[in-house]
Formats: sequence, C-alpha cells, structure tokens
Amino acid sequence: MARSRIETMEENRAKLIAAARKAFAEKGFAGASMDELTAEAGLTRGALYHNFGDKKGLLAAVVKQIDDEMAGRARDIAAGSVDEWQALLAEGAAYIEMALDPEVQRIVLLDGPAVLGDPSQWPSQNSCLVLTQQAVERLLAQGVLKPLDAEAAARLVSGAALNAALWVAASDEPQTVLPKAIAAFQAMAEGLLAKS
Amino acid sequence: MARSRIETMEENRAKLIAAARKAFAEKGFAGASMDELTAEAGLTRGALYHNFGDKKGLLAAVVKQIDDEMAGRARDIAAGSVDEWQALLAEGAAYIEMALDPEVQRIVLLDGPAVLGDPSQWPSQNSCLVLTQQAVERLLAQGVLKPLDAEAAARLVSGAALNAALWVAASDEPQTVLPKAIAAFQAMAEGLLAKS
DNA sequence: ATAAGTCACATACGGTACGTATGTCAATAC
DNA sequence: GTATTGACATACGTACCGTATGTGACTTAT
Repeated sequence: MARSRIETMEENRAKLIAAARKAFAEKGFAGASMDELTAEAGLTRGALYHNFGDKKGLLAAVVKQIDDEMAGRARDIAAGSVDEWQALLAEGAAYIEMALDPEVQRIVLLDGPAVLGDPSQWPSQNSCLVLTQQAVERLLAQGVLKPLDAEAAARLVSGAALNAALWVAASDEPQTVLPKAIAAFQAMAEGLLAKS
Repeated sequence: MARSRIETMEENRAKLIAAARKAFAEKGFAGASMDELTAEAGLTRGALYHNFGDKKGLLAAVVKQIDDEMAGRARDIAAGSVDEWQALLAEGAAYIEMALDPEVQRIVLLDGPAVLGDPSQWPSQNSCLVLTQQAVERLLAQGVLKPLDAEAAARLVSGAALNAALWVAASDEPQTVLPKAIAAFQAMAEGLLAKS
C-alpha cells in the first residue's frame, strides 16, 4: 500500500530538519543554502516553505530538537545526583560539556540568539533554562540558596555555564581547559548558597 | 584649500561606521543593506569595500568602536571604587546596565558572536574581557580569590553579567528586573572569594 | 608650474539565494 | 468512480553581495 499522507509528511519534516542540522552546523545559518539543504534531503524548497514557512522557521525547528535533546540529557544527569544542589552543579557541568559539540555551539548558542532573538522568548521555550529554573526554585524553597529571584539565578547559572562552554570550545586545547571552566563554574555557583 | 586625502578618508570611514552602527542596531547585521547604509552616509558601496574589505569587516569595525566605548566606561567606574573587589563588582553591574542599550545588545552580544565568532578571538580583542581578566589576576595575586584559572574566572564573570543583561533587556519591565539581576550577579561573584 | 602617477571612490556586472505564485499528481472523501 | 484536497515541485521576480573596471582629484617629481 502507498504511504499515508501524514506519514510521509512526518518523514519529510524529519529529513529536512536532519539536513538543516548538518548544514547549519557546518556552514552557519546565513551560509547554508536552502537549495542544497533540500536537495540533500531528496526534496525541493517547496517542501521546506510548505512545512516551515521560511528559513527562520526551519532554524526554530532545528533549535527545538537540539534543545530537547539537551534537556533530556540534563534531566538524566540530574536524576543521578544525591541532592538538589549537587544536581544543579552537575547540570551546569553537563551543559558545559554539551556545548563542546559544534552543532550545539553554532546552532543553539551563536546563530539561534542572533536570528531568533533572546532564548528566553523562543517558541521552543528553551527547555534547558526551564529545567534549571525549576531546580533553583526547589532549592530556594528548601532555604539552601540566598533569597534571590529564581529566574535571575537560573539565568545567571546557565549563562555562566554556556559562556564557559563557548570559551572551552574556542580554545586550542579544550581538554585541558574544560576542568578549569568547570571548577570556576562550581566556585561561582557556590556564591548562591545561603550560608558559607 | 581642498581637503587632504587622508583627512577625507578618515571622515568617510567614520561616516560609514556611524551609518552602519545605526543600521545594524535597527535591522540587524543580515537585514542591513549595504546600499542603504552607504547612501545614508552619502557614499556608495565602493567606499565601503575599499575601506573594510567586506560586510564582516565593517561589522568588526563597528564592534570595536562600541567595545572600546564600553571598556572606557568600565574603566571609569572601576577607578571610582575603594578596592579591587568592589571594582570588579561595579564593573559587572556596569556591563549589565550597558547591555540595556539596544545597540550594544544587538551588535555586540547577538550579531557579533554569530558573525565574527567567539568574542575572545576578535581582532578588536574584546577590551571589556581583557579589563576584567586583569582585575581578576590582581585579586588572585592578593589572595582574595580562590585559586582558579584567571581567564576562566574572568570569562564566567563577564559571561554571567552579559547574560543577565540580555535577560533584563528582553524583559517587559527592565527597571524592576535590573536590581534582581545585579543582586544575583553579585551573589554569584562572591562564590569566587577565597573564604568568607 | 606642469605633467605623470596614485588612489579613494563610483559605476557596472555577474552570480547567488530567498520568497512567492502557480502547477501537478497522489491520497483522501463522498 | 469521481471530485477535492493538499503536499510538494517548478518557475519567476527581486534583492543583495562581491568584483572588476573606470574616473577624477590629490600628490609627487621634474
């Protein structure tokens, strides 16, 4: 029997997103050609504009996919920690390591904010940030942290982690720089603790 | 007497940078048209390519100008503080406030990294980062901070500050959010202190 | 002072890529 | 079985970047 319509559509969407992910990571958003993109997926620009509206829409879909994957990994890592505080630290370290992936770096950290605007207002909602904010709120309720604004603390923690990651990734020797970045990150995070 | 050649060239460069600054801030790097840019400056694209090589070169020049201005302001603010530590905190708070300027935000924080790559490797050298790193190194030498990598600490401090700034700027009520951001920033920064 | 030369900038051109408008054919609905 | 929907292909117009060439004003040398 011939493929159902919605079935092939899902497949085509997935193929386009996969091709876009590769092209955006390798050439950046501006440098990626929609014609090449779609050709590699065995389709044309027609499919792309029908499914995603425009080039930005495609980027948003790609960002959402990567962001969800990152949040999933972070959730797993946090689940393995003994307490909330250790979970938050581990989550931050995980973000730093994840940002070593050129795909994450280029698409989510560089082109994403530039093209789609501030991450906190993305349609994909920025799952990563939501996760850390929830963790911060729990810690605040437990009195583990100083009485700060939850969103502010979450933004700063993830911001510091991701910024450190950019630095590590751009470095000549990521493997030697990574532990320094994680150490500095954990030191700064301790500044949020209520008592010293 | 007719204008000397180098004199008019300097003027034209300045006019182009000024026009680019406005256009990049309003429409973003990708959305800014070189034709409109140069026309507003009373010139053509010929002048632009002769002076800056390409569109990225123009952005680099604009970024350098803004970055230098920011570093100058930060230097002034740091100079008014009683000790190095207070200076570092004040500097961070100053970065947060400066990033409320849409020009800074759009050009330096969003398009800059996306187009020119990691800020730490910009030709303009990122004066701001250099400044904070020097401050951190002095504090490390004085034993005020935990024994961390200077560059790592500096990157995290400025990263946290700038990320907080992006959040404040994107917020609906920047004036109410700003103090929360600064408070969280200073709390985190205290995590770098040797012993409390 | 005049003539040759330099160079900053203008003009003209080619190529590429995006977004839209229209066409088409298979899958669904009746 | 026919009609219709809609997912995707094709064709087109437009905008813009970067380059190659031209030109006129300022400089330099004789």
